[in-house]
Amino acid sequence: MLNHWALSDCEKKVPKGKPRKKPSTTPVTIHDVAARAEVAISSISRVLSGHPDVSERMRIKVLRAANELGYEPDFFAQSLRSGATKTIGFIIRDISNPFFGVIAQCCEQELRKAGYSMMLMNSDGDVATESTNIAQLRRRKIDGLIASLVSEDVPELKSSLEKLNAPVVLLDRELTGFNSSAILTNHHQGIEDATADLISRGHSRIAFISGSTRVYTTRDRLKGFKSAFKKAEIAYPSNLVSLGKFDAEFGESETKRLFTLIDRPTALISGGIGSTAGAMRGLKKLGLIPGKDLAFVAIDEWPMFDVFGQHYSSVYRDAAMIGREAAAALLEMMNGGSSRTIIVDTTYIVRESSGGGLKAKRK
Amino acid sequence: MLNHWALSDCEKKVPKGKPRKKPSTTPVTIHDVAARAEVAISSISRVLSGHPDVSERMRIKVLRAANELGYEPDFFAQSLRSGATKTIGFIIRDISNPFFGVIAQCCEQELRKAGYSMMLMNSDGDVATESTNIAQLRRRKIDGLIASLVSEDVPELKSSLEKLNAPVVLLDRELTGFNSSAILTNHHQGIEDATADLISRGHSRIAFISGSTRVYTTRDRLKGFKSAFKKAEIAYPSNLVSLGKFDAEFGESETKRLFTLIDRPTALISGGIGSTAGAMRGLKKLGLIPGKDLAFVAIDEWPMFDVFGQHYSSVYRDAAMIGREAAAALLEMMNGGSSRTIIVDTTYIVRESSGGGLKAKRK
DNA sequence: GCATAAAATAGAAACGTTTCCAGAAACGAG
DNA sequence: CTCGTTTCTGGAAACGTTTCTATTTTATGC
Repeated sequence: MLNHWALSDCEKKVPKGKPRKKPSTTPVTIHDVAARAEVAISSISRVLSGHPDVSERMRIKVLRAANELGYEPDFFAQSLRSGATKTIGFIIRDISNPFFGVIAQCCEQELRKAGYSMMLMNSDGDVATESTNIAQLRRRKIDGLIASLVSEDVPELKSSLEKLNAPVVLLDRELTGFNSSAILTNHHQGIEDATADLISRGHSRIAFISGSTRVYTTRDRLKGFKSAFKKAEIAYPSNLVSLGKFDAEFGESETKRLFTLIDRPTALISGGIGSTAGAMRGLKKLGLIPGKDLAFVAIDEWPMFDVFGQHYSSVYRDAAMIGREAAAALLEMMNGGSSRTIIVDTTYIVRESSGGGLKAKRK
Repeated sequence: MLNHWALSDCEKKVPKGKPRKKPSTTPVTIHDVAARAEVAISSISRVLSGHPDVSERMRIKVLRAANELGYEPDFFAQSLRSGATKTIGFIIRDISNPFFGVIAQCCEQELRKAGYSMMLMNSDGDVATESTNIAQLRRRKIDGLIASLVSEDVPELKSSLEKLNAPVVLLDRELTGFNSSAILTNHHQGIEDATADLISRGHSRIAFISGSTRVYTTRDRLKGFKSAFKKAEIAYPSNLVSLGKFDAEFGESETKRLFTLIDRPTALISGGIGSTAGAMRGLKKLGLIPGKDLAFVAIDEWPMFDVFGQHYSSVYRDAAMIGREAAAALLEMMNGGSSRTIIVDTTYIVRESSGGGLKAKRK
């Protein structure tokens, strides 16, 4: 609601009566406007902030003076006094991950439309950094926070989020006992479909690599994985499940480990773009080709997937939608609305890489 | 230099003498600390900001009081008074582009270490949005700006950047007559090498697709492209050069257009990840395979290139280094140093896709 | 011990807003 | 015409710092 008064022609004239200190940059304050319009500064503030108790005559006088002077209210003075900062914090584990990039982009677009700016902080998957970031955002009195947290069970996490005194939207995280909105993904459905498909093709030794079970993401994926085995009444291959970190290093080393077991898996589902990148590297080094030497399903698609991932099966989810929904949920809360939980669907998309693995099984 | 006093045990005791309004959040101000330490508020400020004229006795008294109360200076009051905001603006055309994502990530890391926070703004390749973003950052009195601008010749651009009154680092842009640091890429070297290689393999009808010539990036790339032809004393195929936008749509439509010409090109160099994505799509739809039906060189590598782009030749540059250098240059300027121009190298990396195109030439 | 300089401290004035409060117009109703 | 009620406006007090200036204390040289 700031700066919404009509700008006609900004003459940018320095007021004559009161010479200000520095005529260089933007020395025009509310006092200058008040002097020019010959009214009190409180009236300037009222007009510009859209206060109802303002006469039409006053409105015109003030608006004209403000425009003539090219007045812009000082952001920090406003925030100091009013408490609102029109800033929202965005904490993410890794902005270089294109999946998060898309989320951030869409979020920023929506928030900008609503007059908010976005403060971006990477936590690099590190709990300590994340905690510093939260503290930093608290000092900056953000109006709201959107976060993809590193872990859900950090001791002081909830209290530090509460101290923010601002609405919070969590991305793919469940924090019980803390009032926040959440954009969750229905991972289990897509994973279950994928796993079931692999089972129906004859696989039983299916490897599964994803991040830490300390976040909803992994737990929900695992749920889908297990569920498919249960429904098929096949023993669940717990020794082929490797859950630890979302990064490529983990994905690569675990892929190498699992696929050099004596009784190696015939299929692989790997979770998160980082994980998948690692898995692909591992497979490449082992000389194993997805769709031929093993069946393979990637969780999440990466940029240019249509060109470079065209024969890879995937469990797909819409990053742009997640970003938009997060922004919408936060805006609603900041406008006094209540928190909500939104669940975004995933879809198992079958492509060539779902084949293979079986004929080479007993070589 | 803020908040660097040692925190031992924050007892978080509300001062007894002066009951503050809200005992809920963080009502502890510099006055409370002054009252507890029984000194003037100016002394608190001096101690905490590391002013030299402070006795050891005072230092200890103040630090103890501050820690006992868990005092944190109000960010907005500080900024209002001092003018410094410890905030740097980051304007980028498209954060969902992983190349920019990496730059942003590395920047943020470096800036965070130095105590700065990053305000991220997307301009979506739109000049008007970019201009709004700059205005927004001016209101927020950023201490510095890192920007990848949409275009270099926007009328009011220079003046709006000057009005920021803060050091600016430009990414791959040349703005003559405006004092700023710049992280440029030596595109022409890599492109020239790539073009020369293609020429030496017998190509002469080499297509070239990249963004607008209104930015340094494209001009420097074109320079390398032309230079290779000149050195080889071959006519430069101006009708096969298509420069317009960096996005995938442009890349795709131009690829389709160029490769359906009667005398179609035998090779393609496409610039920027967006462009390349489009080009790849176009080629795929035309049923042309890089490395076979045409020789192909991509400018910039994308995530997981080692796995999914393994047979694509590229003109490579180090995004992480660009990010780090940008941060370093900005920090230097903010500390009173002068502006500088850094040139990051590119390397032509030959892979399989540089082959092909010729045998199918006269079918 | 005394003048002089230097160091340390307190007090108050900014910084540029918003918002509270009280008073002044404007407006009907009696 | 007066009285109460609204509507509007001006003045001043916050908001929580930093920084300037003046004053007090301490150190230094003779």
